[in-house]
Amino acid sequence: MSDDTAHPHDQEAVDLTRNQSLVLGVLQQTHGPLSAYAILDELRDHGLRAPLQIYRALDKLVEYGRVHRLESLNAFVACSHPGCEDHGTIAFAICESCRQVVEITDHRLAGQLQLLAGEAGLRLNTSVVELRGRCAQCAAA
Amino acid sequence: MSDDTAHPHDQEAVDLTRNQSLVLGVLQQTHGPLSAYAILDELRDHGLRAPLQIYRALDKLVEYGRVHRLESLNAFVACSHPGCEDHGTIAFAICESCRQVVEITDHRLAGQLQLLAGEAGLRLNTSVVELRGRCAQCAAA
DNA sequence: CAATGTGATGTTATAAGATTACATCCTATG
DNA sequence: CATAGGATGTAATCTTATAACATCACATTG
Ligand SMILES: [Zn+2]
Ligand SMILES: [Zn+2]
Ligand SMILES: [Zn+2]
Ligand SMILES: [Zn+2]
Repeated sequence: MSDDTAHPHDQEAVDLTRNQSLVLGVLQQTHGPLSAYAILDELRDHGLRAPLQIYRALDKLVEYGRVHRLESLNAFVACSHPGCEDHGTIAFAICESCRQVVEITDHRLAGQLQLLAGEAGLRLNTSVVELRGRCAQCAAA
Repeated sequence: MSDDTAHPHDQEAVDLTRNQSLVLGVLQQTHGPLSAYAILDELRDHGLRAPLQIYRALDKLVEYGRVHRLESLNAFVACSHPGCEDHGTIAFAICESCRQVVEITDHRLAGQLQLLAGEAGLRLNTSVVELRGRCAQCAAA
């Protein structure tokens, strides 16, 4: 491969396409979970019109580890520590009142889940851990 | 209340309505997760026609602890240990190949999740733990 | 350059999951 | 009987996600 084509974001893991950048940008600016359709609404000005354009971008972003899907919300959030490869096991703390989301990685939890999966006869692939409750601010109010 | 109307399932915690019994019956016979619409298809012969009839029954069954919702599948399973009140924290082991589901309760996990929630500033309400992978049978095949 | 392959995109339609709104029915209980 | 609450039936609608198909951009190769 010749090196005459510049790669402006080479320090990042993967070059994103235009649509992927737009979708990630919206999620990063929002600081919270958004549904695919909510993302679409934010991007109509930029020419995106169909849900599939959003879902395709989200699929790739999730694959690259830049975005996570929250199963219990049918929504997506930007990863809190981009560039971090250590996404073996992630948990999310979700405030049901203000929708704030905190991303957690914990190696003891990872081990615990591996153990439980093994006891259940499951060869673990991925795990979904979503903690739901009220954040400190909302609990105080 | 007069006792002229027999209640054949009085030993169970809560009397179920007709629709609730039908929905629970389908889930128990299936030995696996079903979507609300799949349940509906099984119950058209019994006169149920609208999704809402299923969702209302499911809401109550989940409230009573007789059924659990699997967030990552948008589906529902009958509880593996009916009558057990100890449903503080449940995890599910889900085979992505054959859709077999194993229900797990583990007090160490419960403590771990409480701890993580606290560290994230979350007053925990409910937790979603769904382990995804391949079961022993599918891994062998 | 032409031919070709691959991945991203655009567009429409449709499937799948869930809820809102409103009318009705049943059954205590006074 | 009157009536209030819970359960039900029905239609319409909303949200979330995917299928199918045509096209475009770009790199490889002959
Ligand atoms: Zn992350
Ligand atoms: Zn909050
Ligand atoms: Zn259970
Ligand atoms: Zn299996």
